[in-house]
Amino acid sequence: MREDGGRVTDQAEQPEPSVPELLAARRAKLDRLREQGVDPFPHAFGGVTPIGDVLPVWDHLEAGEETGHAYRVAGRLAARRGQGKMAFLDLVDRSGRLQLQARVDVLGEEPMARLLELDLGDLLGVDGEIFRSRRGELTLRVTQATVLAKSLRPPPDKHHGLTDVETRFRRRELDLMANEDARRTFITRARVIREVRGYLDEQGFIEVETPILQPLYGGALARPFVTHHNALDRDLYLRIATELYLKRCIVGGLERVYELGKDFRNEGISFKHNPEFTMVEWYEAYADYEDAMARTEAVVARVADACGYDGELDFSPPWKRVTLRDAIAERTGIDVLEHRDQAALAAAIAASDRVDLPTADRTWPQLVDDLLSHHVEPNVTDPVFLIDYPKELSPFAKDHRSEPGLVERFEAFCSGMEIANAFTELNDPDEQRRRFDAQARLAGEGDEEAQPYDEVFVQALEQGMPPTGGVGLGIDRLVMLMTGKRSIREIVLFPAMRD
RNA sequence: GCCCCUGUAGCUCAACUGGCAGAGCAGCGGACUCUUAAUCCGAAGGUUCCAGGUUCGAUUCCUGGCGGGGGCACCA
Repeated sequence: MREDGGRVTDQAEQPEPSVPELLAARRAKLDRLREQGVDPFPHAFGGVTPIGDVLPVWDHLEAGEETGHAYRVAGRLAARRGQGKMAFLDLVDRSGRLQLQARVDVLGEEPMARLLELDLGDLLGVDGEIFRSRRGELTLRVTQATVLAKSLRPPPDKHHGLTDVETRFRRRELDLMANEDARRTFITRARVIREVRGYLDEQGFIEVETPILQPLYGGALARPFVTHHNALDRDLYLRIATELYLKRCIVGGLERVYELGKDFRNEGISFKHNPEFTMVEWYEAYADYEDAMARTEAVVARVADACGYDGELDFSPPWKRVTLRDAIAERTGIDVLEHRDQAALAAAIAASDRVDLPTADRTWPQLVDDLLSHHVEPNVTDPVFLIDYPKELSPFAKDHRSEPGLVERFEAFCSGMEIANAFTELNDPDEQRRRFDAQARLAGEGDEEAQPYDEVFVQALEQGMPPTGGVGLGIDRLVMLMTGKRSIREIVLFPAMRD
């Protein structure tokens, strides 16, 4: 379905049918239903049993065996076999697929004809009795069929489904309709979110909602989306993180808070990046990053268990803990803390035959991050905590209690991806001011990801924030791990696409 | 932003070295009371993403554009 310039048509444009004969046939049937006095779009259909609830009850039924047991089911017509005095049809709902049997001697001539005239893709409600066919298929013998909604466009191929990735992502409804795996993926996604909430709720965390439209963005190193408030005549930013507001909740005494929702980052799209993505952040008073690690392990293990994860990865606690310094040294032979300035580290990288990275125009912390992302991150399989990061990359993390120049921070990696980022939170307001000053200098030097100075946040810290451990856990990436999907587009219902 | 791959019927895919664009499913007409990718008979269905170029002739080769995928860069 393409128009001028190869652009894909969308709903907003004139719906000029590219397959007039296919659409006309469906519209003709719609008209016929109305002529017969049948409402093709009734308002409701009560008392439906999910197909998934029907199937297991009759596992024991022998081929050819009747039950006399009546059910009412509803779903989309997915297949049809036979056109004569008896036909089999497949009905699909969210929970499964059930074969229907339509017999003229049960239904009568006219209802039979109406049922057989339905198109694949039509929504259908059915009453009937369950039995097992001679060939062994659990089947509902239709006694009454009700059109619930006429489908005016052809569904994807009944056997091959829909594989074209562009259509799958742009027209997710077709993907969900055609591919059971897609339906399962998003059911798993909901399960992941439910378990994360369940864990935090049970542990006494309070779910809060903080602004998505923010006068200042902060809490992460990223470029924001900018929007405009007309009445206030000022620009606002879509949040890149919930961090600073959540810490203000901790200052206020809520003690354990979390927020699960969308963040927005104005950066590239890749198999693991979507411009809007879902993150849960939680903050816990009187805790540090060790406590945060324990919670991260616990919640991910719980999610894996609830999802019935049976892949290669081992999520069971405790996860390995490796300092960032050791992880880089193990992979590259370079001790970043032995080369504590840009020139020394650049020289060490140049001298190494295991590392091939450009060092010009890269700061020391950027080089550390390059070593991490090129030589450590891609090689991680089972989940691991990399701990104790250089201060320069972590403007909200508290200085390490024993290692000068480092902060108490961890990132959790799994399957080549970062899934969580956490600190013992910086709660010294004067030190926070110095970190903002440093960020302001970086911004002055053109760093577009530097943090803007947030005076309101610093004043909140001046009120006194208890020692606090905070975690940000990427929900999309967690869902990728649980479903084994390699692209974030598979686990975001409507991923960002060009248009 | 750069590099590589890619775009054919509603869907899934063919089309040799440049030589009349095909099949299955779906849809349409017909047969069929145990099929399950139902089967059988018949007819139909195309701006080969778009615009140029080369050529007697372009789905095929070239250039540009648009869309998609992968990679790099950036990031979580």
